[in-house]
Amino acid sequence: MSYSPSDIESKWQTIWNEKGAFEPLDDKSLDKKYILSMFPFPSGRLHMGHVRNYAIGDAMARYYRKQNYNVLHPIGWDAFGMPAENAAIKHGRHPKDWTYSNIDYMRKELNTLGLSFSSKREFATCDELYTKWEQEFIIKMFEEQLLYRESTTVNWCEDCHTVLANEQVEEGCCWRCDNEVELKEMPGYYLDIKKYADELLDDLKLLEGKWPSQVLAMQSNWIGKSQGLEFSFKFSDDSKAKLANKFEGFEVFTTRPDTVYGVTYTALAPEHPIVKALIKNELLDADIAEKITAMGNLSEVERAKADKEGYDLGLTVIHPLTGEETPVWTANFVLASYGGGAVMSVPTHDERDFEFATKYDLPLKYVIEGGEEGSAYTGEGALMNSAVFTGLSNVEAKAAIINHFEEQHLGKGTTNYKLRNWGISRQRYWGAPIPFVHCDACGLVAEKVENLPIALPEDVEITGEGNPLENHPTWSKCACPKCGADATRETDTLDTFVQSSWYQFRYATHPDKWNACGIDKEDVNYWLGVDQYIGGIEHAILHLLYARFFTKALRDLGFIDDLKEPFENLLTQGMVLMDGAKMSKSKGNTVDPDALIAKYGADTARLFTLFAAPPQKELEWNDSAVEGAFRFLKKLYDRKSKVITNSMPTIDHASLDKEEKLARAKVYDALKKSVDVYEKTFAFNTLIAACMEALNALDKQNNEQVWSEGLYIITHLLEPIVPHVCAELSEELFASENLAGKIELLEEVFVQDTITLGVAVNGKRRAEIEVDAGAQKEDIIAMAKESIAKWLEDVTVVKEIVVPNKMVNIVVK
RNA sequence: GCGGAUGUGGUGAAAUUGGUAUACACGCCAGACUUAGGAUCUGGUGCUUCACGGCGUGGAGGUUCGAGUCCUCUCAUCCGCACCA
Repeated sequence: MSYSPSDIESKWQTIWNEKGAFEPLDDKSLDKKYILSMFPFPSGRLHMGHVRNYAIGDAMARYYRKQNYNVLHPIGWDAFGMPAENAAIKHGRHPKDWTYSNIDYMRKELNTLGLSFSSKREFATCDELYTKWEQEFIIKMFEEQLLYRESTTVNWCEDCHTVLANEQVEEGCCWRCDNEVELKEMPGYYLDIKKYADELLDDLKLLEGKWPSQVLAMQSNWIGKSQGLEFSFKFSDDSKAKLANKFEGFEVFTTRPDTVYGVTYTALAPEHPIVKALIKNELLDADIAEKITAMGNLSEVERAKADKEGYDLGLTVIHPLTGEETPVWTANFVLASYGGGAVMSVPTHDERDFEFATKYDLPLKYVIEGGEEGSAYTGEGALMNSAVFTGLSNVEAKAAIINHFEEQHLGKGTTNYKLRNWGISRQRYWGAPIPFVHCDACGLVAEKVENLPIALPEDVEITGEGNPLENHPTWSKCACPKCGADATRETDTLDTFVQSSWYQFRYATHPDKWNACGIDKEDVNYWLGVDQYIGGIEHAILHLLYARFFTKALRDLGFIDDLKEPFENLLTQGMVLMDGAKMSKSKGNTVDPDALIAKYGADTARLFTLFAAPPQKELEWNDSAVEGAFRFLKKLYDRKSKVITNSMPTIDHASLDKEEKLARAKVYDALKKSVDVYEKTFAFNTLIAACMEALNALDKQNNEQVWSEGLYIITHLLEPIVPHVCAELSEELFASENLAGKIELLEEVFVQDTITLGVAVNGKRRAEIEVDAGAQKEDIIAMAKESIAKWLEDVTVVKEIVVPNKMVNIVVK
């Protein structure tokens, strides 16, 4: 019978499902592997990116299962989020209904791929049982002051009608819909991720060599730690009076305390309270006040693009060291959200300050040697014009000046981070409700844990206008958990990244315990860290930083025991491209996995995605190459007619002819390679190539035993990649015996009678010789010389190098 | 600007880590079987030259008997961050 993937695949999928073949065992004494591919958003259909992601993870899971590891390989659904609501607006379907029916469809799609997921551990993050425990964590975080509510300027996406975290703003636009983000002042809930900034940064070291260096670098830059000096400028008496004695001065942060003697002005962000006070009390010209307000209202992108702009505020401050009076400006490039929104300006040693000072004709004072007049010098050098510090190298001066500030109680050495706290409020319906209550008497009160989950109301109308939770007639009305008075429920819901920050612990928790607890410590102790995490590079910052933070926070809250990092090893898979561009519906360059499977079968889809490129690289789609993958499987299946024994034969290697020996060597080459590929490099493309070579070599001989052994090993090696066809062949030919445990490597097959050596003259390959395996060096050299006689005329041989089993190099003059 | 990568045939990509560059596959060319084939099989295929040969891993140097691999410089492309004081 010829290769019929649809028959084979449905047969095996049924067998696996009936057996529950992929459930992890409860025995914690077993060696374990936790293989996790990032869970999908249930958008409705799988795309090729999913196929690739899950083919990679499945190959690893099946490999380790075969090595007798206890393998946890779960799948679930990242099920909250905006698309469900958009679908509701567009098609009038309830988000819950839409989400769960998408999940049902996609679960079937995953099943047709033959992925070895544990089905008992599957959940959707919109399950109320998941929400329940998440709300408990949120309340605990509030109690431990890790979560707070605050009104600040936030990123607002008008299209999505919601607030975005800083990480979710890409080039000033919404990460999801690409709409330009506006700034808006509103209250919201924040997680104090900055409390963990140092730990998040330091622990990146633990991941070196295990995570892609690019991801580590991105996280490190995002945290953006910098050390410097914080000190305050006091207003002159005149200025203080002008501000009605409401302000003494303001704090600045600098990483260049060594240039403090070069300060010729200071600059405040347009949103700085002092600037606001000046405007409010009409202490600035009306037109200037208007321009400053306009500067402050620009979005971050617009501001980044704008030329430097600023205005003299008519105030002066006293330099803490020199006593000089310097002017205070406001400038559009000073960020309100960093370092207190105020800077000391040293135009001679900072490019930005220089540009600004040049534009507004502000004075320059050089304090570090080495620069040229008329430009900013940011390099190293000795200090000048810096009182007692003159002459010190600027590197030494940094410490000395910080020291001086501290001794005089004028300021202190301090650390700043670019990282900002994580805003988790979303003004949406389809999310986990934030479990707090607003009470007139008690203020903000956490819901009682026994009342959890605070579930979403189902009788809502999704129109896209406003927040359905707010519009609901009764849902937000409740009793204050503390005093019992009438109170109002919070209508914001949690950012969906909260759900994906702890799902790795939920999978690890035995499903029998899911009602009793959110996370089971012992289960987590056994299964975590995730031995291999696989997902897209697009989550390099957002998800991976949040999940790392959550791990540390849950540990400190006592929900898990000491665990530093959730994801021990990370593989970031490349994108799937078509004609050099990312596959997307809008470009119309997608390949539908269902159609692909219908035409060629899941094994071909899996084989192609793993063969065409190493997993870390981008994968260029190629229909002909898919055809090629199919041809290989067909050929493999067809060769079952060559097998006569029904188990691993014992072969007398010495009695074989050359082609038979070569075939065996190729088969065992592939076996040898497989360990490295499955455990270290994940270069499945090279393992598949090695199996193709082995099959090609088998085709060149006709020894039945060699054929049996060859297919025994090849189907063993390829089973994690193309499980259905290998299961079928293994069952038919070897009673599936070759799919359990390891196959021993036989070194004898690598021993050859004769060896082909390249012969080079001065490193340049000129000929090839075949020598006996045990040939003496002198004989080899003699043969080599003979083979290249024509290059040896009229020259002197100065050196003869024999590289065992490889080549001979004759050096001549 | 800062940070991280990547440059190898017509294409996707290999190279046991300093030892015969281009494995494997796609494509292409030729042939076989065919009434026919976008099916299957066999052979060929880095560039250049009639040939001997010459040249070849982005480019230029260097180390070495020997470099895709190590070192220095340089160019190009991709990704991330981006006025963070």
